[in-house]
Amino acid sequence: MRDHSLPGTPGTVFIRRRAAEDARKAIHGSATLQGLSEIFKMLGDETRLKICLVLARRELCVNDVAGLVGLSESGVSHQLRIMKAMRLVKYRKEGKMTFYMLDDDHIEDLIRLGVRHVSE
Amino acid sequence: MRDHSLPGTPGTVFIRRRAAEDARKAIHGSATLQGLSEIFKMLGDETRLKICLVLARRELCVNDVAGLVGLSESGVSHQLRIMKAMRLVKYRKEGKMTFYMLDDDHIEDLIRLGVRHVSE
DNA sequence: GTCTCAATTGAACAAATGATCATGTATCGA
DNA sequence: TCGATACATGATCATTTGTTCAATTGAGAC
Repeated sequence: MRDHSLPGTPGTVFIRRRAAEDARKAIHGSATLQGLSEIFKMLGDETRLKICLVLARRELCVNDVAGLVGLSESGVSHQLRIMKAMRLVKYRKEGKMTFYMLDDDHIEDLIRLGVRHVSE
Repeated sequence: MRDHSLPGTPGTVFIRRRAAEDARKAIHGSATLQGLSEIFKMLGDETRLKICLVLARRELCVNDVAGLVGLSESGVSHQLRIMKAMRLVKYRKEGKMTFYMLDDDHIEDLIRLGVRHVSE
């Protein structure tokens, strides 16, 4: 018996080896996959999606973001901290306020493309 | 008196009213937001991401998908059921096997755009 | 019929997630 | 200095999520 195994699950016998080998090449490296799932996961939450939308090409303070997306200031602050860690937003402090703004060129494009998908 | 608040926390006093009103227009309707978060959430998992990649432009049986993405057949079957419910994949039964294939034009584009983001 | 294989399904579980509340910090005005 | 504000942070909690295991279905082989 030939072993048709390929990288993936060790010892797997592939039923359509040719197609499987071809498909194997379509899988990105694990670093890329991790980065991909990270942005998509970030966009996979309605609240963060709204935060991205209101902060696109416009800076807003935490209070206003909270009012717009319908979440407490604390909640917004938590989410912004995550987005800040991902370098998706930049911020500027002015007095007791902090103004945030989207700082990523691709987020808007991704959302735009997503909208096209939703609209079938 | 009519309520002009579209999304958001009712009764919020906005600090930058002009900017906030402008930002409010950037928020999509709740149906669109829901649809958006649904695809992004679906792409926000490395396993499903890999499944999408191997099933793009190529049909594979569950066994081979499992071998490629490194998950049990059961696990793959569960995920495919979700993706089937979202009408992202189509399937074809042949004997005791089921061949799945990506059936959505935008998924590949979204991933491609995502890769561009990851590559900075 | 029986046996095996591919896939599906349901239950169970740990881990991750998003929100809330309470508290802490820093800034401004009175 | 006192209080109010804008925001940040830590802890907690209820859901949700992804995986695994066990059991089941259905189709071909014998």
